Amino acid sequence: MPMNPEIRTPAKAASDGLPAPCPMVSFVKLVSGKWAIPILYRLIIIGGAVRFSELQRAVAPITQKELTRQLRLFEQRGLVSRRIYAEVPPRVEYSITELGLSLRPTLDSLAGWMRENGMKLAAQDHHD
Amino acid sequence: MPMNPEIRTPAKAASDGLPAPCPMVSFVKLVSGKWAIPILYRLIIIGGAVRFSELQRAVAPITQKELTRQLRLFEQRGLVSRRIYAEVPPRVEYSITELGLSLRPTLDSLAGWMRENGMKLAAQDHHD
DNA sequence: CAGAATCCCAAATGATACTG
DNA sequence: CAGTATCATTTGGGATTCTG
Repeated sequence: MPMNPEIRTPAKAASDGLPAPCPMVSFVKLVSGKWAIPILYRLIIIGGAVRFSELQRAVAPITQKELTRQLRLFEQRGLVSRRIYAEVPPRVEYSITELGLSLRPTLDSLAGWMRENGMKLAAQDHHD
Repeated sequence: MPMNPEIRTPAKAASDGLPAPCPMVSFVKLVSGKWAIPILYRLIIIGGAVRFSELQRAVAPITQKELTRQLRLFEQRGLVSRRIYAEVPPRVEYSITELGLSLRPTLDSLAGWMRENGMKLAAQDHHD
């Protein structure tokens, strides 16, 4: 039998030194944030390289700051790669990495649950 | 081939009236929040009814306010049920619903990706 | 063009005290 | 026990301006 996916709360994990957070929590942290999924998924769909401004239009109306910040985070985590061309005007292209691409089935599975069960969820959101 | 899971940015979705957000975004919103997964998953593991204070100890160090708020949200969405006993001292028990339970495979899948690929992720978090 | 730097506001969360 | 109420702090994110 599959071992129990031990849950680890952000709690200090008192006795041992390491935080060793719950994988699910880590995952959610990875893809939370208002624009994380839209950016990531757009890059996954595109597959190849996209320029910064193209991407910004694609996931509009994101601000430049947020797009930059989120791309940097993904880059740090190895989900997205960044290619700078020494040209003028400057040109920077982003693309999904293999690691990033490996997220697709999982993301599709999330979406799958939502499509199957989303309508059963009451009080979705009352954003205004 | 499977049809493309159309992405819907929070953008106005100009032409049609409805927001019809991307399912993945909806999903993430559902389980984001610092304590959402710890609470939900603990309830899933327990399976049966738990008292408020037990649950609080289980997902410590959550504050009372946060636990209450998150439980209310889950209850509104039909993922968790709340049972009040007219006793003194008061007793309230929470348990996962069938709908909530149906999340388990998906959550396990998230955790699965994380376990398989988590170590490949650089710069996890530098929370301090 | 692709950003960095600032300023600002709203939402999320924590701490603490109080109550039926 | 199981909350509610209030206050304070932190974080997320948008708007705007500046620059190589």
